[in-house]
Amino acid sequence: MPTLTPKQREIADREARILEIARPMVVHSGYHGLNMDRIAEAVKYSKGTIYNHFSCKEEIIIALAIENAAKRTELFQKAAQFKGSPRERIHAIGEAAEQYVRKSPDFFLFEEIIQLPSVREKTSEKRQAVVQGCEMQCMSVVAGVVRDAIANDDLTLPKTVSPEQLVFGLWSLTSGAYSIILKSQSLMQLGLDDPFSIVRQHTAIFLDGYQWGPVSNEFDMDKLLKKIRRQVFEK
Amino acid sequence: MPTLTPKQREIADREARILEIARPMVVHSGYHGLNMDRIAEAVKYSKGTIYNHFSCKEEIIIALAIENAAKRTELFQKAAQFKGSPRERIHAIGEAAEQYVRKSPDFFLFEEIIQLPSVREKTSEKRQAVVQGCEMQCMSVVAGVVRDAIANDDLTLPKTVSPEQLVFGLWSLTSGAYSIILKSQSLMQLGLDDPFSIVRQHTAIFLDGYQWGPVSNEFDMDKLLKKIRRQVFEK
DNA sequence: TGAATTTTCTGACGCTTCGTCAATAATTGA
DNA sequence: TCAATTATTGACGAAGCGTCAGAAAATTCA
Repeated sequence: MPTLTPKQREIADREARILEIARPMVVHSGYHGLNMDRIAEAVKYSKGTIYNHFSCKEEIIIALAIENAAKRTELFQKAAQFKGSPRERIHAIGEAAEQYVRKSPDFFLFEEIIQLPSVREKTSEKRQAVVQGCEMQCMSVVAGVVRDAIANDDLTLPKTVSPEQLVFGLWSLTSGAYSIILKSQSLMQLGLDDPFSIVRQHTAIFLDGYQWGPVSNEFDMDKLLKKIRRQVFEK
Repeated sequence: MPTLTPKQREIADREARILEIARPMVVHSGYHGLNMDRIAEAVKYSKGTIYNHFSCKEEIIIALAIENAAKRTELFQKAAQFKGSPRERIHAIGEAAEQYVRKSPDFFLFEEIIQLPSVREKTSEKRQAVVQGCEMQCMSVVAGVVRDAIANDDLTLPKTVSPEQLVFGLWSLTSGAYSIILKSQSLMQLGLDDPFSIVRQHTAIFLDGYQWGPVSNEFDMDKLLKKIRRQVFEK
């Protein structure tokens, strides 16, 4: 029964507000920027009430990480449904990853924090499992497209490489690039003015390295990109 | 004049000891695991003395990050001197990066922390410049090898791609992979038993994508790796 | 409706930690 | 040797975390 009493509504709303208030604190100063007293003040409830929602700071942080991860997973799944060849679908997922990181550049920060031993020790296993579940779903969505490509004869993997391993490569390349872009803009300026377009290019080069057809120079990347944006990211 | 009075010696030694004691604290619990009182207790000097060395926690963390970055830069430079073709030298640098991250898996954690706005605000510009200098040196070492390859005709870059941009790709691919390996071992276990060898393979595939000769199947990677390890990383 | 029970809320409190600074001790140099 | 400089100390104020006994509000039930 999804009908809530007014009180239950209030509680649910408040939880959302707590997270909303907490997010920028973490973005600015990491774990130690999250201030329970200031949250209490901002939501206009006492600290004890905040602790009724989240048993410690760490739980707030992992809840925020889950918000991020869930949104990202959703985008990936949507992108994988792009109507086109497997290679095109990979590029659609790449576009999802890019859109996502542009919108939520704090993604990696939260991931980093929740992996700290001291944080893991204090977060519930339930929430940890949710985070891992999102990661696994992303992985398997992409691996599914790889398998489609193999079935299609667009791609033949070397005997030593599994679909998951190829995904690991794509994942490294893109998430590594985004981390660098977000962390050292200064460095980026030296010669890399549109870093995201370089990431797209490198994704294509990587797939070319695997000889995943149709190879880069056999299709028009710009046109594909526009189509992806129209089909997947507008409504 | 590098001769130091006994007192100056003592002070320099103490600074090293402070960092040694601080490092595992950060590794375990990030910024907030660093405890000035515990450091004071461990080095057997008062807290005030610790603050004569470092004006705040943040300065200790960035000093640790600098220790890391300097060691890494040194390894890169050494590896770039490998006697062989440019492509082989890239693989030598890749090996340096791998060795380094295996030995100091905390590298990325420190990088992440020192990039937080709240931390940057409190660290000296001097130390920030040192960190950036190390990064730039690593970048330019690798870019130098790329230029050698171009001069050699082993590599022809597409018109839209600069040497730095290619380096950015290699850097993304490897550092992204290492981050993933370190952060989600659990996930890695599903199908990826020797992740570092996959990273090496992906580096090769990426270079193949750029048609950087000699291409993967024209040389024996295992043999090269052994040679690199013998020549660069043993003494 | 109103009393009894359960749930929710509160904020002062104990505890930990940061960074300071006046007082003290050690070192240096003439 | 002793004055000047430099280094060290630790108690202290301020800030933040998480707790819990008691107050308030919501819910149940007669």
